[in-house]
Amino acid sequence: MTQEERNELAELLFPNITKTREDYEKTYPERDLPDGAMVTRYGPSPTGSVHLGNLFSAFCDMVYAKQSKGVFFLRIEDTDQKRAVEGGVDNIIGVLKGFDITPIEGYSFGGAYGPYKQSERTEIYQTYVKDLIKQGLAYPCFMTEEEIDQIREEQEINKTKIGIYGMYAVDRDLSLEEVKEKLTNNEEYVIRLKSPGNPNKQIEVIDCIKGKMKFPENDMDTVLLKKDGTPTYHFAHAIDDHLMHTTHVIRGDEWVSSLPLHIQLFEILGFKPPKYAHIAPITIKDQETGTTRKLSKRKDPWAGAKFYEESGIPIEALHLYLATIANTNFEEWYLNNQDKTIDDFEFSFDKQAIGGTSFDEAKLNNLCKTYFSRKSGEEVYKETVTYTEKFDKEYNKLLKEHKEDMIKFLSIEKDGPRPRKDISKYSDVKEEFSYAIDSIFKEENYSKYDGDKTYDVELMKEYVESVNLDQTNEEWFNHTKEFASAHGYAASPKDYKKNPEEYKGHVGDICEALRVMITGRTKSPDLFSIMKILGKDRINERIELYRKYSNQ
RNA sequence: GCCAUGUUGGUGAAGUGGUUUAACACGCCGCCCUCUCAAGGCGGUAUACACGGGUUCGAACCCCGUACAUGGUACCA
Repeated sequence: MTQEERNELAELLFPNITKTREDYEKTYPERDLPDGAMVTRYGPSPTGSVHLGNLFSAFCDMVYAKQSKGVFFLRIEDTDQKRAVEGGVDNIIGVLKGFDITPIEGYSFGGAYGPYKQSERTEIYQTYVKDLIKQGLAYPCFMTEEEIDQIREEQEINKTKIGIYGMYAVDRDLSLEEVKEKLTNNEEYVIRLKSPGNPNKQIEVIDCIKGKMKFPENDMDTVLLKKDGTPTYHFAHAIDDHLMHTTHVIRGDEWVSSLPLHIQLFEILGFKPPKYAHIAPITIKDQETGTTRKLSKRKDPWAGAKFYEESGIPIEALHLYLATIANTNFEEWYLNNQDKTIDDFEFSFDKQAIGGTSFDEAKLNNLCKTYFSRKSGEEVYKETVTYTEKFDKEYNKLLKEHKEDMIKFLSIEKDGPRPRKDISKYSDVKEEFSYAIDSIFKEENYSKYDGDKTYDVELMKEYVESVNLDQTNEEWFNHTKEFASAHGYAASPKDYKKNPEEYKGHVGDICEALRVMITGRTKSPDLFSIMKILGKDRINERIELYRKYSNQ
């Protein structure tokens, strides 16, 4: 085709496109940002639910933009209508906000580089395609699905690369007359790239995370515009990230294999390519098969973003976890800098894992416990109230009614240098502190304690009578020892171990009996602290409850 | 099939040619502390560099091959 013919073809295909590339280049000028500022973006498709991997990717986007004083924006990639779910976009935005991973620009956040929804940018994409057609770098392709399938079969038999390229790209050199004829026959078409690549040549790409990578040049005539005139991901990526001036494309590494295409696209469009950072997927070892696979929402509860919200895992703890898998040196840094926060850490791409990052539930759990242990009882109370407001209304009511007590219970052994690590999520509070609220402490609590011992109610009644709750912890324990000796128990476990036949037991057994009757469990935070909060009347009520339970 | 990337103890991982007899964290075990548990302190644990060649005075690190895993190979993203 001659230049005139190409111009005619472009007009024929896109008569309604009147703007030019230059118009858009002017509309979206270079951003005015400090040196080294990164512009990152999170580009979800509106499928509704959000995966941990999505969260991780968005977290990285945010962190790198933030620390370089750049921009983190949100772009909705909804070029495939089939994937769209009603309310999906709102859900994504809600989840991002809920997890405190918030873009500062983009769809629903405003900004000068919009629209930030790809379905609203069709005209832009078509303008650039029209230009490509004029340059002879793109062409309409009329192949049907059946024809393409046939080619694939042929390629499979010949064991060659599968796809539309070179000799298989039959519509590549259609004459203007042929195109016109097909058009008048109302044949459907897509716009394909007329790839100038030579697969025998290698290109070298430097990925910020993966380092140097070599690929053959792209020679696939990839679809740029689908039958309905909307762009494919690849084309939209090139146009959008150029016009929005993205400096760093941080995305999942399922994209590395299309890198040659993307680089080529930027080249023929005359754009400066962004830097790429391909992050490893979050994987897990499958219990059944023993193989490593991506986290799956069906099999792994941790995969969905909802899980964290519903089970009450603190956002900050999740951020900590995402930070530890984002940069391999974060964990150690955080351990050595207990007074610092994530914002003080300098993230860098070369500390980012190259291979798949395995999801480590135990580590998350530990992080959560550490998080809670550093919070005061009052803070834990407040956050738990907020959590239960949404997920456990009944308990929420009780928490509010017993505010003072709850805060006291949650504060036990919190002030020292070694705070307790009882809970790892908000939903643990109810069970872990079941003894705190009388109305939900029932006989059943005792059956949860599955020891086979029965404790002496009368002895405990006598003991409680003798206790002075105004004493200090030390005074109390001394008293308990005396009480133990007076009733045939050893004052210390060591004495008991030496001569077990001389005693009924030791002071620990007294405490155990008391602990079980009061809390319904054999383990608890400091017993005397609990007793002080409860007071003698309530302690006696518990003992009576235990009497009923144990038929004494 | 083709293309790409990855493979370090039970788990997550540090490590980019020579103080590596391979960190650290989680887990597990033991001891100490101790009324229980948690926490904390101390110690231990695992015969960990996928395999085979090569380059080098020297390789977990560089090159080649094999195996396995993952991803892509869509008018999905």
